[in-house]
Amino acid sequence: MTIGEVSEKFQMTADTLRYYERIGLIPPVPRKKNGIRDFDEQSCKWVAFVKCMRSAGVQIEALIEYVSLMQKDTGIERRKNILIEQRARLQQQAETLRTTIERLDYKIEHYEELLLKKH
Amino acid sequence: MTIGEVSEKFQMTADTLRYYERIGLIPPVPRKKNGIRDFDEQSCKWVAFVKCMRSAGVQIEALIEYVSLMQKDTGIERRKNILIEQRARLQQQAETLRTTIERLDYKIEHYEELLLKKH
DNA sequence: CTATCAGCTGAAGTCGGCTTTAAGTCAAGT
DNA sequence: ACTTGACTTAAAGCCGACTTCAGCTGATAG
Repeated sequence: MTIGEVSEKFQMTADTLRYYERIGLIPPVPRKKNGIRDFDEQSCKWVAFVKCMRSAGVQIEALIEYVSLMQKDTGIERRKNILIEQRARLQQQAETLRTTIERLDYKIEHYEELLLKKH
Repeated sequence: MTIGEVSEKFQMTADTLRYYERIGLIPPVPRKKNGIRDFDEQSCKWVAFVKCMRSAGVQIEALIEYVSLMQKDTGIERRKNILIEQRARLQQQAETLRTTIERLDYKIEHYEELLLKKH
């Protein structure tokens, strides 16, 4: 797949994909002889993974470390720990969201009553 | 309460509190004769509210608008809509978090198996 | 009396995460 | 031949949300 197709598929610009590869957020993408990126299954999976993680707010730094360990095919323990660490962060964030949404619910309800009475 | 006490209480710097007031993220804080901020119940509630919203990622812009409507004691309908809008954004984010955490769970499990076999 | 905390404005600095620009080259498809 | 879309690096630009600084004054506590 060309970078254009991948960018279409995942709804992100080609620039972003190149940027991700450049900073090591995804491993180097295989190329055709002419140097043009030829995303295979593997690369697409990485893109999907990174997109998912980033959308949830996982830090780029952590992902870069993870990806680099994957390439060196080393640090399984460390890799697992990175994932656990990030999961904990996301769980914390989910909890924060939960309480905030509750708070909003409460306030919205209040406005609903207010608007009913007004009439 | 002085700004120092409030900053202590909510674990945010005095600078940030002043910044919040300056940009209208919290309504003007009452002052003593000498001009020193004297946070009352009301002001503290605002701080708590904004802190909560911000920690969940509600945009400053939306909060500023909300706060300004509160002060003018107007736009109840609009106020409610702001809250509903932001709630929807947070719910979307919560959903994103949920799927990402699931994905991490899956990967972590995989590492666990791997580490077991290794031994 | 001095240290500490408070106040002010306004601007500059920082950081993360892109996004764009410059200034090209290269190759496949019509 | 021409268009399209790919490629390169390095640097600059942008945005949001703080954070800090500069350069003061003024009040309170020990």
